[in-house]
Amino acid sequence: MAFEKRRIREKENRKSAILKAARELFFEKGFKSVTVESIARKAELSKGAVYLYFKSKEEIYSQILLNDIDKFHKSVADLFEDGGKASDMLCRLSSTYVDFFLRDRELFRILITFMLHANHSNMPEDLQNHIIKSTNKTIFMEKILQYGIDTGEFPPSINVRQCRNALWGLLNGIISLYIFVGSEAKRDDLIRSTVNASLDIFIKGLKNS
Amino acid sequence: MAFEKRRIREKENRKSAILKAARELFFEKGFKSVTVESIARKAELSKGAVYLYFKSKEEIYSQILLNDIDKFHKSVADLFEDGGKASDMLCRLSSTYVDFFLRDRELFRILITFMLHANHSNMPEDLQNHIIKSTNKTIFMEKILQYGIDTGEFPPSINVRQCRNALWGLLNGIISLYIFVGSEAKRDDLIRSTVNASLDIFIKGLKNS
DNA sequence: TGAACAGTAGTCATTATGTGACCGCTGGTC
DNA sequence: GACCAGCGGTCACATAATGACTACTGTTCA
Repeated sequence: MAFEKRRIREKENRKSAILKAARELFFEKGFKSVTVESIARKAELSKGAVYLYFKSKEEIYSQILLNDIDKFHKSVADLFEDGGKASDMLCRLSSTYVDFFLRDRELFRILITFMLHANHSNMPEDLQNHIIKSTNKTIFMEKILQYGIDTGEFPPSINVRQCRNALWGLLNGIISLYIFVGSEAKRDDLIRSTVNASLDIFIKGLKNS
Repeated sequence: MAFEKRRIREKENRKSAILKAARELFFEKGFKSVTVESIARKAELSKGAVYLYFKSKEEIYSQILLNDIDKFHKSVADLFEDGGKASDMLCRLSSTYVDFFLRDRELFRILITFMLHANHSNMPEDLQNHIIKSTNKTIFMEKILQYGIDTGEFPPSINVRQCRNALWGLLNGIISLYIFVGSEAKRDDLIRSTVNASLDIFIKGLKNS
């Protein structure tokens, strides 16, 4: 039937209306202090209707996160496609990473928590799997480093795996130092400039090792 | 409640989806050969749903017509606002009129039928009233003629009422001569050029009477 | 320490909206 | 004038949406 199509379309629209509303609320207030009722209201629906589209508050949340993680991966992949010098790529990757988490603080908290704790019992299955896959994608960093070696920008003596971990550590460490404290605008700039400066130093070091 | 708003909005959207579908079908095939089922399909709904929004096929039809008539009146009113010479206004009014009916042939048929027959028994009440009001609106034509007299373009000796009827007759007569015969593109041009030529002649006559 | 309470995730009976098989009428055919 | 095809309109049923309600959790305070 012709309206089968329309129905599917409308269902998807409802679903994304809920996700959109939830997204704004979650990233403003965090998971816990957002009520399902408030999501429903923002999406101009009743609470009951929300449960027609998602089976729990957590599911809504994880769908948003999955989506965001994918977006991040896509922009990182693009970055690699764009080419250029390896050191520039590292800078751009870092900026992308920082900006990504400045927009989605909650996600950063989740990912860091995920890395720090083995206990993910109350996190939906598919989100766990997705995050695991996602952390594997630090492989991009390795690729860039290898590319730097291949193009003669970095000496071949560097330990790629080690450098990768150092860089992720540096990024995550700086972000987590500042991300949940102080006033928003100033803090964001602080994070960005600290990351940039550290990265410069690190890259200089790399080139001379 | 917040979703009350959304519901109303969606109801209106459904209604206009039905009207849009119906409009295309009616003006392509005419009232009789369009089935409610086909309207429903085009609007991606079931027939039953159509009857949730309209109480009959006729109601759908007349809502479309009412809407179109209003649009026409609005564009005529605008035309008067725009100002200029009375003879130019007459030309523009005529063009608007012709183009309007070339787009909505069915409507022309209805209005002419309405004027020719007193029996409107199977026409919805509000459509009848609207059409009656609408025919009163030939007053625009009178206004333009009077304006022509006031600005000295037409001699004050002309009989405004008579001229108005002559002009409406001229327009309707020419349109009805051609509108339901021959191939579309050629015929439309034929109508337009015939109307323009006749109008030129009529206006020349007016100025010299 | 545990009784009373506040707040919220999730449920479910009720209502609103949408579907399509069906009915009856009409106009055409033979 | 018997038969039939086709369509407007209806209605029993199906799907979607609502919000009062339940059960649970964490907090307060005697």
